[in-house]
Amino acid sequence: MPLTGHPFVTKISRLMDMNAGNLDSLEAIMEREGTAAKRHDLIVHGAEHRDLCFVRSGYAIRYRLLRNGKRQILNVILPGDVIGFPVSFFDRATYAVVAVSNLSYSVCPLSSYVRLCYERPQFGLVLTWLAAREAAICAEHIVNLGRRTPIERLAHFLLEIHDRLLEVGCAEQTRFDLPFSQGILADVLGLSVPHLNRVMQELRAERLIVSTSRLMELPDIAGLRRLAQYQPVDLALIPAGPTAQRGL
Amino acid sequence: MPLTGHPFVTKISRLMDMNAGNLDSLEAIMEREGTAAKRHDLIVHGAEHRDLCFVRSGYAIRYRLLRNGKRQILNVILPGDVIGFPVSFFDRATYAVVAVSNLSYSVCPLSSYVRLCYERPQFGLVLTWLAAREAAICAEHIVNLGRRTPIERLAHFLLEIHDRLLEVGCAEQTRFDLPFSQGILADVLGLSVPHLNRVMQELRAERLIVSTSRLMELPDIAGLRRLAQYQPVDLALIPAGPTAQRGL
DNA sequence: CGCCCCGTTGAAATGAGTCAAGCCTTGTGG
DNA sequence: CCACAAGGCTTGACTCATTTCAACGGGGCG
Repeated sequence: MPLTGHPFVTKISRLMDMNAGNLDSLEAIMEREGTAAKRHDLIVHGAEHRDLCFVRSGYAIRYRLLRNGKRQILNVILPGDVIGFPVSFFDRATYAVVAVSNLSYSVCPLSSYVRLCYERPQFGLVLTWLAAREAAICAEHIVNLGRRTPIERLAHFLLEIHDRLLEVGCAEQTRFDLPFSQGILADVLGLSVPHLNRVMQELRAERLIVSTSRLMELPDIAGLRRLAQYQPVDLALIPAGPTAQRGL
Repeated sequence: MPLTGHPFVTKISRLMDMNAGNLDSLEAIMEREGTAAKRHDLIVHGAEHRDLCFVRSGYAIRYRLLRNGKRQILNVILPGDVIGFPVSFFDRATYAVVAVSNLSYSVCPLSSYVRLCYERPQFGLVLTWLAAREAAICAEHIVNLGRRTPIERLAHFLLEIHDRLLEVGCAEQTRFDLPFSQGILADVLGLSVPHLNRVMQELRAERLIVSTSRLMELPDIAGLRRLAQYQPVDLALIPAGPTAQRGL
């Protein structure tokens, strides 16, 4: 299956020249296409995992379960994200991943990707750049959980998802598909379900969000940003290397 | 100044063969050595930054200030860490970095490192691997802030620092230098200073830590791990590439 | 010598979690 | 096609962990 239009390609096209040669090399290492149904476990905590899964469509969550039964969601996985990062870089998975909607993805073994990096170092750099982006998102979550009030947290999270979906062409200007139950949102934001519910009502009352089952609408993005102290992240470009001159 | 014994080299030696050739190439791109006094700002929020600073010795913190005056510390920077990650990959710094002890480091421009990645792709892969490690640490912080109790948070954080220092040979088996004020610890863990103080007293009362000003001793690491549900992270090795065969 | 930072303690206020119940929707199997 | 089950959403009352505010003491540094 061709990678044209794959959200991962959309994403890295901002960072490197995805010409025919590069696209072909990437396509060549893909081992197979896969799908997973809602609620299907993609990675189980403690298992070995050595594949990179490039999500075509659908949503998933990375999470950790604690002894006392509490769950913390580390990150949500959107189209264009790589499920194996950073799990595949460890001996054993340090957390779990489960699909929250039906999901489709392309798979390649980590070792193949690494081989590709030796041949075309740009792919290694792109991965580093994506990792930097990931780190920035992660940092925002830390600020969220540590020092923002619940209502700011929720606002910030919605803006983040919206921006990430826009980046891969999976959202409209003021609305997007949000198939997360309140249980999931609560576990992302470190809140209890009842409290999250009340906080959502506050946002609705302030006319900052309009939500109907799976559809989330943001009629006042500027207001939300002010509330959440949200600042969009702008990845810098990868400095040009010899590859560019060699025309690879 | 030679890089021999540099904690960053110690760290990446687990991941790649730091033979004379690789060591020399790395040394060649270093632009200068630097030092910073305690309390010196290394990166200011919103400024441009395009350098990688490889910390030789000393401690620093990455943090974010909110409108209401609250501060969240995103991560602490220890010997062997790279100050420019991920800040240098963005147009403008999304957070600030300040030294909390006297600090010494080696500097190279990001563009030089990228050039090195084109010549020797292993350096790019190492950066990706380190980013994966960073992401895992970040994920733990999220679990900490979102779902662990204050005493578990503190225990987890101390174990993390201890392990990270051990990795670069900067800690003893059961003790290490911890030059963080309670104000800093509180802002790492998302707590208020008075509460952090009481939580520390709890840990002391349980005989899980012994601390005198800057020295932190962990007499019962197994107990601490049990309390914090701490699991050490094991980075997998980078799959071998053609470079190995070419003997670079 | 005095100042400032840091650690410590106490008391009061409050935000958020827990528990519990009811309702609505969705999906499923008879 | 209907009935039931299960999951998700919403609400209320209660509890308590944590923050806030305030004050004091010690110690290092200028």
